[in-house]
Amino acid sequence: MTKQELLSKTYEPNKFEAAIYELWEHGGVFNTLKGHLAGDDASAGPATCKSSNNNHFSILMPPLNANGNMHIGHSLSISLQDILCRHHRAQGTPTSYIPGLDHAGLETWVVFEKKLNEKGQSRFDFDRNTLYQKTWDFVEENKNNIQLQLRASGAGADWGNQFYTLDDNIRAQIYATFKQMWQDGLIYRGERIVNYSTKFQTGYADIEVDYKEEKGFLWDIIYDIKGSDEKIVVSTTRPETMLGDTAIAVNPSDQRYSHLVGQTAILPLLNREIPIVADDYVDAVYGTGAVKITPAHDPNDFEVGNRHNLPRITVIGFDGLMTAEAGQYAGLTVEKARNEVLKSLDKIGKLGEKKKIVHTVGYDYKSGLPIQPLLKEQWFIDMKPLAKKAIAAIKAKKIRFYPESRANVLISYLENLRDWNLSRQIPWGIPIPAFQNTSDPTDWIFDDRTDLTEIVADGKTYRRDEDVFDTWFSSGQLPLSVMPDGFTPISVMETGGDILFPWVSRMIMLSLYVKNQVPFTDVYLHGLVLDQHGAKMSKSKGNVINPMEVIEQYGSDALRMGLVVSRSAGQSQAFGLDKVISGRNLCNKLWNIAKFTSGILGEDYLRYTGFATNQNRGAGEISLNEPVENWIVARALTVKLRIDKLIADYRFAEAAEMLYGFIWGDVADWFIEAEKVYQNRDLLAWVLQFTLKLAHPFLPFVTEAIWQTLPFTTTILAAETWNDADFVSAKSAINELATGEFEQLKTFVSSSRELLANLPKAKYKLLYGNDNLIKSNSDLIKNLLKLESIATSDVGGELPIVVAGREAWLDVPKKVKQDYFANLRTKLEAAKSEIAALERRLLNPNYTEKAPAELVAETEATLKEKQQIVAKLQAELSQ
RNA sequence: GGAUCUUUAGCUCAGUUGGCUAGAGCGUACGAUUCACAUUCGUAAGGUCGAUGGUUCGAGCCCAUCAAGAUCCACCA
Repeated sequence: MTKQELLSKTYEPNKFEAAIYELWEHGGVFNTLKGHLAGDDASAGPATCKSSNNNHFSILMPPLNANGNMHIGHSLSISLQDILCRHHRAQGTPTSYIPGLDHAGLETWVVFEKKLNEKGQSRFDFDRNTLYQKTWDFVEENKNNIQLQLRASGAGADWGNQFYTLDDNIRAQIYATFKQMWQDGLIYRGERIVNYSTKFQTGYADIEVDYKEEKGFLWDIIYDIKGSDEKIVVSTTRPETMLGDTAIAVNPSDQRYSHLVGQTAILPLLNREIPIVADDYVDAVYGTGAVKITPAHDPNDFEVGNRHNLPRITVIGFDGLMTAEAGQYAGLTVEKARNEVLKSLDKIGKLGEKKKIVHTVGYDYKSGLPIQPLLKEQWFIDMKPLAKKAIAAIKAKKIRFYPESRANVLISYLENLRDWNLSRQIPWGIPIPAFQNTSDPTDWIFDDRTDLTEIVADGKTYRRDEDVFDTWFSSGQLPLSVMPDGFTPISVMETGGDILFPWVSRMIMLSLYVKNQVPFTDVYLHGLVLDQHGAKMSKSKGNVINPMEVIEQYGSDALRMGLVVSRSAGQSQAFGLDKVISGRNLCNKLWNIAKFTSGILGEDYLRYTGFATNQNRGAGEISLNEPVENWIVARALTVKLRIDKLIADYRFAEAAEMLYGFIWGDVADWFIEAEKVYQNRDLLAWVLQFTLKLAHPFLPFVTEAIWQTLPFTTTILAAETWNDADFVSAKSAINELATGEFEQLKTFVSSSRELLANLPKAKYKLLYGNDNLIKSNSDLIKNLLKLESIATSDVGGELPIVVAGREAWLDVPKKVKQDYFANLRTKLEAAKSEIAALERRLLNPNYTEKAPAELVAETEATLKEKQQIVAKLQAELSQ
């Protein structure tokens, strides 16, 4: 089969996309080492565009869940990253796009545990090591799936350097960091109130708690004062926790209660004696001004308890049930205990008012159940020093943010950051390298031999902490462990705006801490991909779009185009299939441009050698003979420079739209149409290869597929770099005058079409006077207007076409002429009022004095032009 | 309680330091059509740029206030 025959009649992406990806991968196009080797094409290539830091460009792919599937948000993310990488690669910049998969701690664990449960097994049937192995195997089985999806998305990633967040080098880095922090005194173990998921039996980070505002009740509970008839009333939203009360607190300056401070209150139901203390934490004007203190179940009460040396009584267990401390309520769920406590209180007359209120309640973001604040020993990082460095770096603009406003949002987050709970009580993750002395619970040592559960040091036996690290602690260090030499800091961190806090902030802090270097210089955040009505996609709503299905139906390029257009940094935006279809149509257009061009070139066409200058034309050189030919080359060069600039500014949507307009509006509608007349083979070949190169980052598959079929190409498009010499010779070959002439021709043709648009059949003649432009382009005009004939005429014809400087008429029926004149009069009026406005502006001394001189000159020129048009219109009308 | 973002054509959105008549795609209307493409071609209609003030020679863009919507952060019982 010849190359040309490969260019099938219709554009059917799913017939070639997989093969194209294989071609790239086999060709080593995405291999990061390319460009480092002496004499390699990439390093020898010219760079038309500015290069990134150290003349290297790098992107770290935010790791996808190894056990998951891509969703449409991933597709957007991958598209943007891949556009950047392919663009920079084509500039000749050594480029590294490092792909990776995430073990995704809790996310994966939840899926695996569900599977276990389905088999009638539970996590309690196995020890943590066994569970870890089982989960590992489960993930290994599914890893391949997501990698296939990434390839289907066109991600031009360096698979030879791919990472998995459980890799040895990644673990080693994490342990090294943990050790350094341990030695610096930033790591501490403490009993604190943690956000606990009773469903998954693990603590969460603050950021993993999903707060929801909801309606609830505020109950008053009446406490007796010991040795007095007085009562004290407290309000609470969680009556069941009163079983764990160890004090009542009031504001020290609250006159109402000052005489009670130091006295003892009797806890109803349990008849426990608890002190009344004074603490600034209490807001005297809220509720009754007296607060029950439950140090084991509320972070604020915990603090109050510390200040007043109060005991901590745990009444809710890690299983979410009431503990033995809860007396008769032991074993009940929190909800049942609440009802029972309320009933009991009511029975003994200790329940006061019940008020409706709106308050925020923390929920488990995975299970949707309420988060229990529970007392637990965990590992914490003191975040203050880390945050401080990060804030300084951001303020010093060492990292640029797109959109810019996110920098300030991040700073205020960092300023209020609390200590980070690192411990997770799940089997799936990286074990914490800390061991506890079996005979002294306060004696903890660091040791990275986490494959052992027990070690002996200094003659003492230590047992490993069973917990694993929070996933963000490990993914927050990826820039430190996975980037190839020479590619740090990472050029662009492209990721979703929703993980600015959990991930981006941590990478910045940890990289600054460990290496005293920012992990990346630019952060580009994309928004959510919403459904076509602007609603969040979610499984429960059933409005989720599976990107693989879209790719199957419309092609990977179409999906990429559909996602990228109409989207600016950080903005969540609706996604509709109409945009994908429009992308598919563009691919189809490109396909047909290629088919037309190939048809004219023939199978034996060999590559041109460059542009001819003036008359000195050598064999295979491109000559620009016609106005349209000069115009399209000039246009191509301009568009390329503009797209380069737009990509450098991360204005992807505008770049994509510019490309769309170039392919469809300039190349197809004007150039190709014109070449049906001229058939300049060399130029057709040049324009096609240029367009394919330009479009490649946005439409990698279709451009490569076409490239592979061209008779004059033997290379891989994805590995092609822009050639400066070609650019220069193209530029020097352009005749500016001819370019301008084609602009005039375009206007002339458009105006004529407007006249002809609504005529039943275009069987008319175009007559023209002494006009060289029309004369020398008569064939083209006749073709573009689909006219029957075109001829010179000394006398004015029926219907004048009014375009500045042109003399031409259409031979049409009287009726058409009359309508046209009516139209002309409206235009005349419009032009006149524009002139009036321009004159007014020029008469305004404030304008002429204060506005820039060029602008004033431009206004004057416009005025003259308009005046000419009016004169002409008036002349035509008077005929 | 604090903060951020959004509001431009019927729909989804662009509009880069303020500068001529505010753009695109889709949709709509009218017309065309034997080969590159119906996944097509041509033409047109459609906008007081959320509201009100202000700064300026000039505001979709800058400032203030307001309205509507979205999101994030925060331990108020």
